[in-house]
Amino acid sequence: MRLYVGGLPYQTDEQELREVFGQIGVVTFATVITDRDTGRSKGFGFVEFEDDEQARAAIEQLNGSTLGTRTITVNEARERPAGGRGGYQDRRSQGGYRDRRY
DNA sequence: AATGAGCGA
Repeated sequence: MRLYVGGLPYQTDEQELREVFGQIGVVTFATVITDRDTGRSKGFGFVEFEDDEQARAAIEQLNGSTLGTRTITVNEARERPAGGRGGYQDRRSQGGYRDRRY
């Protein structure tokens, strides 16, 4: 289950995400979104847990917590829209996203 | 160098 992690300090990197979320469960994937041109962090990222309940536990425990100076936001990541230039991770059935629109 | 809600090259 992927988690959206927002409100990160601009200095935070995926390594730190792994540390923090790794305290809750097994992190199978973590990334901090950086601006492709400037390389600066956009202040948010994604984390995936090997187990859904760990992810939920992470949401409860880490959402609203503070990382450094900022208060971070943690909740279930949205599904990336299919189609488009391809090159995305496989969108597996995560149930409940069928008609999500935004 | 700086920015501050956001859902990703």
